[in-house]
Amino acid sequence: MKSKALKITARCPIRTTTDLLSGKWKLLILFQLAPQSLRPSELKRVIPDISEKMLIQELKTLCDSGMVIRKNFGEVPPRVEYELTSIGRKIMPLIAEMRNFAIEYENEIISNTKS
Amino acid sequence: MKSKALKITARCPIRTTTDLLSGKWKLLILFQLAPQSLRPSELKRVIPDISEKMLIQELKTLCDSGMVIRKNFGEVPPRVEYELTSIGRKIMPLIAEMRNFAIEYENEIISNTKS
DNA sequence: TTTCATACTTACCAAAATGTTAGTACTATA
DNA sequence: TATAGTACTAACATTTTGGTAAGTATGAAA
Repeated sequence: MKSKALKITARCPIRTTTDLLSGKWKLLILFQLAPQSLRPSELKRVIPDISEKMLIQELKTLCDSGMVIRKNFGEVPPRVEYELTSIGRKIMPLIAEMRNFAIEYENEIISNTKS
Repeated sequence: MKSKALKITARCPIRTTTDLLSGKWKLLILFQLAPQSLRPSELKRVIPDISEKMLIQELKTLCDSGMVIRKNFGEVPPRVEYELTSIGRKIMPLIAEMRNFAIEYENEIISNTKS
């Protein structure tokens, strides 16, 4: 039991990814942006329980980490759109796995409840 | 833009999974338990920066959610072991995806830094 | 007999995450 | 002229999370 190589200390991929996606909202936002770019007001509509502050705050950190781009149309009243970048699009397999796991988990729970 | 079916409100797979795995430590613990069952003291050794309280607390919630089993050997001084359940083992593809994403993300960052 | 190790529990505290409310500037619409 | 919509920002409050430090019971080793 001296698995030195497996020791988790500083930079490990699990932490890199959780740092990028942590919090209540980032994955939901990314998921909504996958099929098409959306304006903040449209995102608010499809994620009704997010507060405006959190929406904009999380969009900003997603921009900062390179997952999303903000497109400003320079119009008035203001019009902007948020769009996934190429790396942003690369969390989709991860989301697919999360969905997959959720389904397996719920099946397991149901079959345990029955017995 | 009336994607009613995609609206995220109550129970959605992304939330199911993040709820189960949320927090700083759960994924790291599950990852360490994948190759073999471990005693708390061994887990502490491979995840040095976790506090004892968090380790035990998270092990308990992982047990409660059915991801992990606690085996008590009934010895004194106390000896217990934590082991993944069958659903617990099913987060491994998810962790693999996280690792995969982390690598792609870091590559992207490097290539953007160079240009 | 003091110390160590085990697997915990408890009380308390600090920091981080999230939420609430109000306000900005501008225009279009009622 | 009042109201609503847009994309924000800022101040503040609350909730959640994580960390520290101490204590418990037991027996074995020094």
